[in-house]
Amino acid sequence: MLAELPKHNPLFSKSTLFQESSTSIVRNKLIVITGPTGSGKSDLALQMAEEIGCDIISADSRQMFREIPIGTAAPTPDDLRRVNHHFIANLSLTDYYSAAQYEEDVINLLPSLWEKSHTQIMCGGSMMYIDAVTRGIDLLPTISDDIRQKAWELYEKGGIQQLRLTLLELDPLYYREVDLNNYKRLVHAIEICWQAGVPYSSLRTGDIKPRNFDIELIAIDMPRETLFDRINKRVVRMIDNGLVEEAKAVGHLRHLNSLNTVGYKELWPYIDGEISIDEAITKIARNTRVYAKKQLTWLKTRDVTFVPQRNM
RNA sequence: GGGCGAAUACCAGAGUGGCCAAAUGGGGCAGACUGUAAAUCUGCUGGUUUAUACCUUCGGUGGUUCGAAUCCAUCUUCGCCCA
Repeated sequence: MLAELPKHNPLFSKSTLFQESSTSIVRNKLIVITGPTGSGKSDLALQMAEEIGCDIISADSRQMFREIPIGTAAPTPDDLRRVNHHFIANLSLTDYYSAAQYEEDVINLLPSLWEKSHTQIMCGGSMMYIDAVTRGIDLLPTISDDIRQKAWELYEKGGIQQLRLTLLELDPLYYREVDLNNYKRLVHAIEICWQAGVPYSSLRTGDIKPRNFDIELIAIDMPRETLFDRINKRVVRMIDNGLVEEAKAVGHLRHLNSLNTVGYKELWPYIDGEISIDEAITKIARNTRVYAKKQLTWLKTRDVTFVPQRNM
């Protein structure tokens, strides 16, 4: 279903796809533009969205936070004027959000977008968010604040060993599968067991949810060398654009997970006078490259079509 | 010219006779991933397609020793100190 890209994809021509598909019973389609950070997803999405006449559904877990547009390379006000975006600057750093919430929000949003165009574009590099929409996430209970806190305290007081013991008791099945060194997974599993009153493993299906629309994943093909070069340059540009000031403005929230983000976490030591700006820049660039690599790894097991980079 | 100190794998840096292919950290590479995911976690990182195995490594050379990254001599380079 991904093979015949060249002819009908607006990526390659101002095609007639839109007219064709709006005539009658054609299925709706979600084109997901993904790939590593810095590969030019956003530009491609803007062009395609303008050609198609659709919105852009952002799938970026950090561009959602309105306080940090520079470091997350969020769409500019100009971009936002060109095409209507969703899930950009819609949250505050202090808000709670999740991939499951994203799944729900997107699925609820889509019907109104289909009315405007039978092809919609999703664009972003948060792979888990993309999976949430394209494959679905198991229905799990929402964790209450006090259970969340209780689980966290379990870890803080008893360490990972305590988490292991607790999980072994609550869900021996999942205990055998999880990465016992990954405290986040352990905490989460325990939370769910407590909240649901049943073992987490009994709720895990791993099923891929059927969607009533077609999905096509595309990513921009780019030699890693080129990608890394773009990333390195982008970091410098971000600094020039005021990333340090942006970070300083939210520095008091640095303990939040939303700020456990490449581009900010490396800046705290600089802001605190512990390292030079050059060191910070080097680290940001490096961690961005590592992030890009992780995205590429994730994509290896997904059905993605790599398309050549478009000339801008 | 004289005195002292240092030279270890991609980098930094432990190791001062056998348990050393050599700690640890960084970097690099690879991977996992279903509710904060730009998060969190894992493996590999001298060579031999596998290895509880073999080979080649700890500035160079030559020694001592059953055995040396570790001891001795000497050379080279770097650093500091006295001239």
